[in-house]
Parts: sequence; structure tokens; C-alpha cells
Amino acid sequence: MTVPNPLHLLLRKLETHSELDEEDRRLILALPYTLRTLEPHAYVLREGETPDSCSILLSGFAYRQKLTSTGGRQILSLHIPGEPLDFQNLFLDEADHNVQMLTRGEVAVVPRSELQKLARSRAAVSHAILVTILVEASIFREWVVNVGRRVSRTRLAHVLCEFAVRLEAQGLTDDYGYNLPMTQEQLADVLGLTPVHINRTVKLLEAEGLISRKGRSISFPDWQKMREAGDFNQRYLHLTQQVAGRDV
Amino acid sequence: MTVPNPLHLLLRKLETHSELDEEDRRLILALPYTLRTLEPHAYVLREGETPDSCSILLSGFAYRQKLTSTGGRQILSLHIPGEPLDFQNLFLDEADHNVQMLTRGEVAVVPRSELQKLARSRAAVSHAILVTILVEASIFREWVVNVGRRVSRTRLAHVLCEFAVRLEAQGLTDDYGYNLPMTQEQLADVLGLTPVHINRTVKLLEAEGLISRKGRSISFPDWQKMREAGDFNQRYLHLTQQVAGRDV
DNA sequence: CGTACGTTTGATCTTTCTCAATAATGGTGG
DNA sequence: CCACCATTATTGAGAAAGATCAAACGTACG
Repeated sequence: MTVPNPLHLLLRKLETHSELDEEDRRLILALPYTLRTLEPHAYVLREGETPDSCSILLSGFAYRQKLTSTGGRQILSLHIPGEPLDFQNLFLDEADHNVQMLTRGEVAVVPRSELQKLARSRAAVSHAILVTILVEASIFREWVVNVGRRVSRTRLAHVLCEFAVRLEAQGLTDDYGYNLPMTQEQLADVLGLTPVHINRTVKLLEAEGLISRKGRSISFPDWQKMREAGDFNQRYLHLTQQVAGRDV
Repeated sequence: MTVPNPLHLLLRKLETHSELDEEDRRLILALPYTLRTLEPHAYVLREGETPDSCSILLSGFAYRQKLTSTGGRQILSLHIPGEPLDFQNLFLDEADHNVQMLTRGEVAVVPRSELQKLARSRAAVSHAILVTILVEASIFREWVVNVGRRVSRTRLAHVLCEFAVRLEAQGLTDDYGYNLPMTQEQLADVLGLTPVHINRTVKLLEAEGLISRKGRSISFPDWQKMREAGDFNQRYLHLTQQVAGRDV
């Protein structure tokens, strides 16, 4: 009995936004990889390093992060199973941020050169990677807005919505309820706030009946109200993006 | 006597980070385009639209922007002559943000389909576009950090440094002095602060001797101190990035 | 030379931070 | 199974950064 190829997860992600043919699929699944299990806080990539591999998250959660000179930490993005962790560095020689595990999880480590080679030889694969990168950039932009222009209540509600929708799109949740895989301190670093204030804001949303919690698991009694509270419009996630620019 | 092709500016930008051959260059310069002069505040692209063209900024300045439901505005990026304004939307069907002129300026409007076609047929061009997009994404990340984790003084100093370095790299300034092409209100929307607070912070930097102003023009008496004040490390601009992934 | 826009300043209010302490919680070894 | 430890969550009180409101001052340009 053969173990299912974990790169199917990457393939599925790429095909969300782009069209691939049989040969593209075959070559993606034929990529060499090694499996690694990583503990919470383990680094996938460090700022300043030259990336020589490209990891795909298979299970667990990960995040990008950057530090300021005064010791402040800002989390730049959150990653769920199926997402590539190093496309942002695939063609840049020096990592400009850190990538770390949020929880314990597994990654498939693909040699960077192999992926680069594939991208160069297969236009559709290159295109699929590009679209993935563009969607990620769109999320960065929304985070700039979130952190720059929203008050704490809206800001928190917004990421909670985003995470719900992304998990849902990946089939990792039901009924917009899920297990939030992070501490309030990490959530504070996501939102550019302090842990204490996060706690107060979480309790506020709870008191308002917008969220309901049991331990780390969270659910939304009234999704519509939650979207409004978070000023959340999922356009920026480009989930309906199909195959732009491939039918010219 | 022939007018110099303005697409040379794009070519130069693409070649900053990637290697192109004669044929690539020829095809880029052969792209069809129309010139347009845009007034301040004119929209290059609106959120929700399907982009059908791709503009290259030839002169003047532009910015990306997004609004919140409460009317707050966040500027997402600033653009200087030579930069492409629509690569972020080249392969996405629906614009997730607005692009507007900051000052009066000229753009070369290239049909999106032509650029897509070129990208599909020339791997090196596709690669060059991809690297440009990756560098832009890196700048978005730094802005998340800036807005999320830096106090107003550092935050302001940081963008002033970034703008100086980018202008310098494009050969648009000397001695790290330049004309800041925006009002304090726009600067506030860049930094997620209020115009009043921007004014106070500008005056603070001035009182400290970190910046010196005459009208809109600004210079840095002590660049090293300015970098420190802005917690500014230009790694994220990837200016030294050469030709990663092209020599495998 | 007046109008519109941008800058500057003062006074006060809010949000968020900081510091500090207390309560839960989950996992561990005995 | 229980006691203990290390995290994490929660709460209170006071401080500070930045927002808001309002007005005055400059400056460029028609």
C-alpha cells in the first residue's frame, strides 16, 4: 500500500487559482521532497538566510514574523495546511523575514532549485505560483489597512473572520467555528496590540455575543454580524479567482 | 528625430533584478502603449474593476489606497517614476485596491493581454515581473511592521528613509535630499496616523535636527542618525538582488 | 488681493499601553 | 490520581501616545 503523496496538497492549492494540464500535475507530484516534523516555534526560514529549500505546510500552522530594533515583534501572515511557506523567497536571494511554526506540524521540503527549474520549464506552473504570490500580497495589503486604520475591536474581528474563511475554503472547519491555534500574545503580535488589550477586546466581542469560546475553540453565533463588526469583505482573498490571463 | 521609447524606463526597472536577453528587450520595447497625462488624484485603477490595462509610471508619483467602512483611508504603497503600477493585478481578475496619482504625471498604458502574452512566451520576462512583484510584497510586509509596531517618530522616519533610498536607487535625488510629493494628510494615511499628529512628529524630527525642510523639500543632515531613528535597514528593498534562480 | 488649501498650535478626550498581581489551565513526575 | 510547575488568561489602576475639535496662520495661485 502506497502512502499518498503529500504534494497533492500543493497541487490542490495551485489549482484553486490556475489551470494545469496532466503533464504539469505529473511534474509537480514528481518533485523531490523530504518530510519533516517541526515543533512549535521551530524556524522554517530565518531573516538574512539564502533560502535553498521551499517548504509546503502539510499539517499544523505557521507564521511569518519580523522584529523591530526595540524588540517588538510583528506577525506578517498566518499559514494553514496546504500553503507554501517559501514562495515569497523563491526568487529572492536573501530572506527579509522569519518563518516559524505556530504549532507542531509537518512540512514537505522541496529543493528550491527543483521548483525553480519546474517553474522555468512549465509556464502554467510558473503562472500558478505567481497567482499564489499575488494573492498573498493582497492579504499583506489588507493587513496594512487592518493594522493602520482599524480600532482594536474591528481589527480583531477582521482577522478572526479572515482565518475562518481561509480555513473554510481549505475545508478545515465547519460552520465557521474552529480552533484558534495561538495564544493571545501571538494574536497581539498579529494585530500590533498588546496581550492585555487583546484579552480585553476578546472579552468584549464575547460579551457582545459576536464570538463564543470554549478554551481555544471559537465560533461565531451570528456570522453576518461578525463580518460587519470586522469590516470584513473577502474580496481581497480572491477565492473566486479562476484562470485570469490564460485564455488570451 | 525619434522620441525615445518610454518603455526603456520599464526595461531598466526589470533589469535591476533580472537578466534579459536581446530578444526579451526587443519584445518589451515593442509592446504597444498609449501615453496619458494624469492629474493629481486621478484614478489609475479602481477597486472592484477588472483591469484591462497595465500602466507604467513615467513621471510624477502615484499610490495604492484602500478605504475602511468608517471612511478611514490607508495608503498601501508609494510609486516613483519607472515603476509598474498594475503588476499586482496582472493576473487577478478583480482589483482589490485603488491606484491613484499623487501628483500630475505621465503613464504608459499597455494592454494587459499583451503583457500577459509576453510573459507567457518569454520565461525571462515572466521571471523579471515575478521578482518585481516579490520585492513589492516585501515592502508591504515592512509596512505592516512599520504601522503595527513602531511609534510615530520611528514610523515617520522609516518611510522618509525608504523614500530617499528608493529615489536614490532610481537616480532621482542627490545627497538623500528630495521633494516630498505629498501633504501631511496623505503622509498620515501612509502611516496610519492623523494629520495633526504627523505635523507634530515632523516638527519633532526637525527640532532634533534629523530632517531639514524648505517647503516640501526635505533633507537629512545626518543620514546615519536618520537611519537609526527610523529603525531602517534596507534589506527588504532587495536592491542588491541580482539574478536568483536563473543560473541553475 | 482673495480664496482654497495646507500647515501649525492649543486644549481636551480616548484608546491603548504599562505595570502589577491574581486566577486558570495543561502537562508532568511521583 | 494528585500535587506542582510553567504557561496563559484575566483583572485593576494609572500613564502615555495619539486622536479629536477648533482656530489661527501661511502660501500659492487665479
